[in-house]
Amino acid sequence: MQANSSEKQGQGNFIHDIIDQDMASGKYGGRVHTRFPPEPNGYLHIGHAKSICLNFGTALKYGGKCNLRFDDTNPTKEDVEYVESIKEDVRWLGFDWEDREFYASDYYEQLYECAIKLIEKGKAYVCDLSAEEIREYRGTLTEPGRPSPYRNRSVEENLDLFRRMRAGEFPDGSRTLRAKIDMASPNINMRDPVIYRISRAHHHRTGDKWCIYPMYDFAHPISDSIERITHSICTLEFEDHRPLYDWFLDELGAYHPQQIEFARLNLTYTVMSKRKLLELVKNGYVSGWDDPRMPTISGLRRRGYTPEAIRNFCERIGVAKANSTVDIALLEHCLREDLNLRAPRAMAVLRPLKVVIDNYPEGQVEWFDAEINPEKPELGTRKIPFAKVIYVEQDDYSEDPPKGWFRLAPGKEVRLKYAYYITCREVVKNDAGQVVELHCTYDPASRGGWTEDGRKVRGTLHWVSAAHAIPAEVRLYDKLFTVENPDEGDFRANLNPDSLQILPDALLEPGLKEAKPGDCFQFLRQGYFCMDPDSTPDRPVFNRTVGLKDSFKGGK
RNA sequence: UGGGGGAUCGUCUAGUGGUAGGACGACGGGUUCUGGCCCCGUUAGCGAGGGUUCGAGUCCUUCUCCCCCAGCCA
Repeated sequence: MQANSSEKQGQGNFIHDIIDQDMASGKYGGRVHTRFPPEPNGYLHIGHAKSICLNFGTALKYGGKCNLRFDDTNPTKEDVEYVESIKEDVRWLGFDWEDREFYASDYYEQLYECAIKLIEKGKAYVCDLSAEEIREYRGTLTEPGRPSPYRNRSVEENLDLFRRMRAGEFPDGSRTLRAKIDMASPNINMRDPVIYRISRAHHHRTGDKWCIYPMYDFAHPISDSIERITHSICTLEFEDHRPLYDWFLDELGAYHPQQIEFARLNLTYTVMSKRKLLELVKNGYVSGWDDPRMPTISGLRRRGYTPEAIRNFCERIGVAKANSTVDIALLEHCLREDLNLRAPRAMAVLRPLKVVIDNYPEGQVEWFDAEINPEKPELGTRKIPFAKVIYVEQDDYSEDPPKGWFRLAPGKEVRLKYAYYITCREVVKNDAGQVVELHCTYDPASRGGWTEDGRKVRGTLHWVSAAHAIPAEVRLYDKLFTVENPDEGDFRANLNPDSLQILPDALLEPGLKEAKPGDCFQFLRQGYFCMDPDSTPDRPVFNRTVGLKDSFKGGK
């Protein structure tokens, strides 16, 4: 499966406007080449999906290319585990980087040469200041910085020192290579930024070959340039790094892509920072990066989201420069829209209530036809067994029903989907006064679920045959946080204690025996569910992906 | 209080001097063997004040509010 440009195009956005102009002016010879540049230091989340869809989607739209490039310049935080998960997630989302899987670490030698060139031009110097001293010299937002005492070393000395930094002659953190720009710049990023640091960290790809590593601000523009990127799309916080991006490329006289910034995605009831997501995992608030409550791509996948739903969501939210927080209801809408068309229907009773149909012949079993998906009649039907003892949903019976109640209640007649009309005749309670069993009668003339007398039966219930049902565990998920913006204050205090509810005694229609982990279904009148990898042959586990919309406003 | 950005229905987003539109949400109705889907309708917005213009969300101006930046993180 591959995302393609025929997918419903939303309205344009300001980035495409810029590209249109560039195409018209021939700025890059009619070429569009983007890149998705994750740092392999965590799992991808829905916010990254926005960037992935933007970068790959833009390339697709203009018949260009999009590279996958790992921005791996900080070995202390990165790991192959993350590289693998990122590749899996991008692929799953439906995008193909073909043979263009790149790493900033592939360019370490070239980056080093660029640094040498800068030094030779007198535009970079080796600085012996400590981290704390550099901070002091940098000044503040309102006060200019002061030049480092090492700022005017000779080119020869800088060359010598930098080569010896690479050779490992100096301890970690003892020296840095800094760009020589302007310590009085109102833009703090231009106050002689560090471009190389000494760190004897083991790199997941280059091993121990290097003990100096380039900084993002230096590696990124050069990596973009090497890959002949045309439009380097990144998030808003890099806006005031752009002068630096441009400075490096100009000083190096290198091919010069243009950086364009857009607003990252925020979602209501969700935290999106890697740090917070990591904390949820590390502290056991969730079961892992792929916990179905997580906004990670792997979590959404396990929850039962589809790539199509996510892509469509990313298309609909648009791309702009204003900070915004998208209502999670829009994501859920896109999900239901997709699942409604693709999910086979099934009947499952989550909280079973036993029903005995007194006038139905003992031992008789009838197999009824049920639609696989009413949205796609061409898919045909499946068979479901009906018998004297069935289970219905506890919520579908009320002893004292509110106004407008269509479901079961004493003396009320309802339709069992695809089967018969039944009327509630008798209620059995336990010592605690709880309803444990219903006795009903059925109307043989309603076979298949309707009668010729035009009788109006508003309520239609899902059900399973007691003798044929498959026991299962169902996991109901709710929002992970109780407030729209969990980032206000301590996000851990906003965790929803009821975000996971386990239903151990659910019963499924027998056809679900064939289901495999990852398969998704619509459980009639309940929602969309997908089989979890925790399932075993004798105990299937289903995750509720998202509930159905419910417009019943039962009130007394 | 330096610099860089940003403000359009509740939310997201179009609009590039000529009737402020769409989507989600909410509300109401139709349809229905899923209180789903689908269909119809209602709701509701240009941050504020000046100015230019026949005409301003759009141009000018003053102001207000919000976000980002002082990692040897990205």
